[in-house]
Amino acid sequence: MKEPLIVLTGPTASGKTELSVELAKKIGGEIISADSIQVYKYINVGSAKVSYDEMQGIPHYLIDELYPDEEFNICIFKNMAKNYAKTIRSHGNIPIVAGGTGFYIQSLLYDVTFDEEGNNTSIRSELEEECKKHGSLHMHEILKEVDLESANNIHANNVKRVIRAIEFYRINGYPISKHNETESKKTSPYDFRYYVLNMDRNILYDRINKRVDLMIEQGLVEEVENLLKMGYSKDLVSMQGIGYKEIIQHLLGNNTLQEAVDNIKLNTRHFAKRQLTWFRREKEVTWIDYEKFDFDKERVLNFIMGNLGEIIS
RNA sequence: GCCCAGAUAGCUCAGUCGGUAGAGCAGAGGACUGAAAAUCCUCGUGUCGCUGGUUCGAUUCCGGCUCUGGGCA
Repeated sequence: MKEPLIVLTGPTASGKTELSVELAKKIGGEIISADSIQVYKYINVGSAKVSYDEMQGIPHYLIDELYPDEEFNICIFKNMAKNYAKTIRSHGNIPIVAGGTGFYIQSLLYDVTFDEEGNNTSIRSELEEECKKHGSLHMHEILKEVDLESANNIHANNVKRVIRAIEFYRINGYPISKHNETESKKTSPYDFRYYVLNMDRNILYDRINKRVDLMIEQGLVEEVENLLKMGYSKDLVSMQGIGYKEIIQHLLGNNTLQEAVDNIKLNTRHFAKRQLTWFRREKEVTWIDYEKFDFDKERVLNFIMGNLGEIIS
């Protein structure tokens, strides 16, 4: 008997947060955040994190779980999220995965495993050094020798992924393309429903632009200043989130506030577009177009309730 | 009113020594299996302001007009 699990996602600013809380209230759910930035404490305004009030008493996991200088990645996410799903089931409740990081959602949904010894960072930094010296084409050549399939698949300019593929080979002794092949064949251990919120692109972009303005009103600049004061460096992954890296540039005097704001809007729009590309590729997804529900949250909820069927009984 | 400089893709601009044009950005599509709010790939036809003239042929040269900057009165 597979365990039930609900995924509620969509591009940034599509209204996931509010809807996930409403759904949790209706079906007896608890929420697991699938968001690579909202795990961090103090990263609030710019990440559009749920506030305590907005949670309305619904337990949220993987929110405010780490300090901004702690490491977080898909492997950590998957293991923690998997455990939280079990915890929620032990409460007799239903796990609702809400958040916009499609890669993370996938890893949980299909229980993708990652190599155990992958924490070996010395290999990676060695490879990065080598790349600096000899260039990305050289690295791509190295990859060709150990994993031709990956080399054919990964563009030479995509340095991060080329290096990761070589690293995987050196650690595990077999190509990452083989690993990907077996992992991608896995079927989900969950009886899941995967909902993606969507709307007309222009409306979404408009919502994004307005939300960024709101973040500034809510004190994003002050939040970033405080993070820097607390000693969190601009190079941290948490400080490279959209909204943070641009404001940091402004605080360094590299651009005006207006330019920083425009950059945040632009980067957020690009991000939303990439998220949609990811979700389109996912199979077994139920798309929820707001237009079809006249942007009425109650109607969306009713649709989901009706669609859940036996998994909540 | 006069002088000068512009007017070309949604925006900023390049260019065509006369043979109907191309970059960046925006926008669109895609990839992604331990950085993923990251990283990377692909996609460029538009009355070349309007209108006459010269020419086989004008977005390009010449005239006029309109508009926009700047300057002089």
